[in-house]
Amino acid sequence: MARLKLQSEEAEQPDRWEAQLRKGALEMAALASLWRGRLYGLEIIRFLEVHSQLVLAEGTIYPILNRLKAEGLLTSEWVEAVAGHPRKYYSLTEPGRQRLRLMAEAWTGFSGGLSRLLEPVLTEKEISQ
Amino acid sequence: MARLKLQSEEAEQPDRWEAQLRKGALEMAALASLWRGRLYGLEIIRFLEVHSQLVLAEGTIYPILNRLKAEGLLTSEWVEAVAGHPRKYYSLTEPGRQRLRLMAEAWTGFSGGLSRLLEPVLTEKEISQ
DNA sequence: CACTATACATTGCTATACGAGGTATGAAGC
DNA sequence: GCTTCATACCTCGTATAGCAATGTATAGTG
Repeated sequence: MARLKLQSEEAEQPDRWEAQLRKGALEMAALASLWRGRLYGLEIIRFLEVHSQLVLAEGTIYPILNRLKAEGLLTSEWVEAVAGHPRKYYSLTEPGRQRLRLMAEAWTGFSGGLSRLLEPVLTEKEISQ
Repeated sequence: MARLKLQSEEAEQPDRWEAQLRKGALEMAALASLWRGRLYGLEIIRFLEVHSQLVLAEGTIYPILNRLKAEGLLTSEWVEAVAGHPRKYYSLTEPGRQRLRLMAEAWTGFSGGLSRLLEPVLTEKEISQ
């Protein structure tokens, strides 16, 4: 089974809004994780955990991968593992690469806008403008 | 009335994923818009449109403001306008300021992680590590 | 033959953005 | 004094999406 974490001890609202920040960015992150080459499901989760700040559950990544695959942005292939359960490796298609480039640009703009907005908060000064 | 925009002419999927990027960040943006002083509903929309890249509908901002108010992060007061409809001005409370600082820090971390992830895409090189 | 680890998959719940439509106030035109 | 228009606030319904929980399959270990 795995996955238990804090079920309902107390932590419940504390990081509610923080979770919202990640919403929507995960598709892009999933695509980005495949930029340098193919990875399988759980490997993508670990990759994102190491290379960014994203910790996603299995119930999150698989629907995303299926969605992206349905859109033709990536392909998958079963590969026999040396040991254990066979793995389903995902790779970016050319449309996938192209889309990711667009997303990355949009992200830059979006991120820049928000950062500008938050600058005075982080520096405790007046709005930049 | 107002508000008509493209109802269903054709544009419908084109920027579907782009919209997702904004999800969850809007609460933070709303709080941030009030950092330097009080603003009323529609004014917040205009403020965000100018100072960031966010264009939100009225049906989006009012529920957010009510939510934040219910959490005690901001207060509101009706103010008679010199002309026209009275305005409901929103102001950050101290807890609101504190929360916004936390959010801004979380945003910095989150944003940094994603940017690192997207760097190779934007520069068309290998993953930075 | 349990037991455990790894990996993929699905269902159900909840939160959220937002389009569409509505109400209230007051100013300007006729 | 109506009608019209502009400004401002509010709310319902829907679609989407993350994710906890749960299940199944494969194969190595004692």
